[in-house]
Amino acid sequence: MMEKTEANMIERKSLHLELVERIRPLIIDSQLVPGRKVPEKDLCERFQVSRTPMREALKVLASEGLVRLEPNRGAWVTTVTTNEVKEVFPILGVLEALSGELACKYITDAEIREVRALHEDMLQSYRARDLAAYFESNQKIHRAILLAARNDTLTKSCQTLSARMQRARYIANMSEERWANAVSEHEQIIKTLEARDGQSLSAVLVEHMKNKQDSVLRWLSTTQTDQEL
Amino acid sequence: MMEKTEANMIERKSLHLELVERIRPLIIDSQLVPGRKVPEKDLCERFQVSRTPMREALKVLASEGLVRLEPNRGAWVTTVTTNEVKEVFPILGVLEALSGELACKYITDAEIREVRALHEDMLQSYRARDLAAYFESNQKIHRAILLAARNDTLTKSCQTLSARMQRARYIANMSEERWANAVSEHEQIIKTLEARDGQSLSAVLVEHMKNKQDSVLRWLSTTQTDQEL
DNA sequence: AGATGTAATTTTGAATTCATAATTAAGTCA
DNA sequence: TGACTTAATTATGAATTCAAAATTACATCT
Repeated sequence: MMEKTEANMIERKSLHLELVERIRPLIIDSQLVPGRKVPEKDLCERFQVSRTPMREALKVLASEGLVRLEPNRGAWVTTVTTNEVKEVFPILGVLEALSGELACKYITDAEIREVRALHEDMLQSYRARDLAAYFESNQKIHRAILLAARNDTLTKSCQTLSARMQRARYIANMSEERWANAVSEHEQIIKTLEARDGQSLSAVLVEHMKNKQDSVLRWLSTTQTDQEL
Repeated sequence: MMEKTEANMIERKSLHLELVERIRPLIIDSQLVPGRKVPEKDLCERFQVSRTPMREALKVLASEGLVRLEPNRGAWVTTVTTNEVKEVFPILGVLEALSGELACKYITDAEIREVRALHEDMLQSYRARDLAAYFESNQKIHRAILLAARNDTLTKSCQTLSARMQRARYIANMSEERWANAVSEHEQIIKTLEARDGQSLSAVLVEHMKNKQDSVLRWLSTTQTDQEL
């Protein structure tokens, strides 16, 4: 019997979208180096596609802010600048606040338990000082809350903006103090979520984001002198 | 003497971006009809370009949610569905709230006077029952506040989401009562802005957006039975 | 007529080609 | 040596081409 649910629909992707989804993570974890040229030819060879769909993909990535197109000079991987950080984090703050508010309304008890489990995983990683694992659980928690908000547009907006801030190197530079604080903020997040206290969760998420911004800005100031964009 | 300010920089646009910016308004004011196929060939002839840059442009417009690409079946102008309205307006609410907050911080006295002037224009149009002119002033006010927030990313995010909600027909269907209320909300907006009361402005903008959502939903329910995304 | 199958046509997706712009390399002269 | 030209090379942008898919038109059969 043929069901008509979305889950059963045959999903066919266009080549350019496939490329967008393959190249985006390369940018997010800095395999494509910020500030450097996007090696169009190499990528075409790597993925065995012609330049047409690759260039279409780059145009989409440009509209997401992950690459910058310079007319007649090609595509460049964008860098994270202090200015951009100051612009994007406050936006992410209010968007996550909204997601928290909505999540408290719509999240199921089962989902809350899942988030709690992710939280415990995260604590585990924190105690083991396993930054990569910590970061992954962290991401999953934020994503779970976002999904619980039942708003695909919100999910997409957050993820697009997050991607720009999420160049991998950052996490490797979180101070021990900031890390401890982040964990305690997450305690608040899980508590207010379990209490379904949307107001408080919003407030915690905004504060959490503000601290994250400061942490990133601190790191940026110690490493590089903004080069471009 | 050659200055290096951004204002003086020669702006060269790629063809696909030019097309994005030309086609976007066609979608926003429904010259390209929601739910119908994007006439790729016609548009190519109209703008005298080949299919390559046109198709690049459509990919970008798809990532903005203005068209939907169906593999092997081409591009379709998206329709505004109740589900989408319920998703997007709350996001716009918090984003505009943020813009109000920031605007109160950064707006200059001269800019406030400009917004006041736009507000007076808008009242003028309201009294004359000139919906088109009213709508234009209205847009300009929201845009002025957004610009005063000094956050390009925020501006872009708002405009992208607004575009999806702004199919022209809507405005033609605002009730007299809703219109009156919208005007009085705008009185509050200009007052709180002049007082630089970020908190209050935020609140008013959220409320304003909520009412706008209801108005659009009411209109949607009277006209069409949702066909498709 | 209505359903089903097949051929012709059109549209789409993506590779290829080609003109132009940018970059690099080589040459010239102070 | 180093600044400035000019030529060769490469990369980019966009038109064109071509294969595959979808749509339409037509024919056949019940």
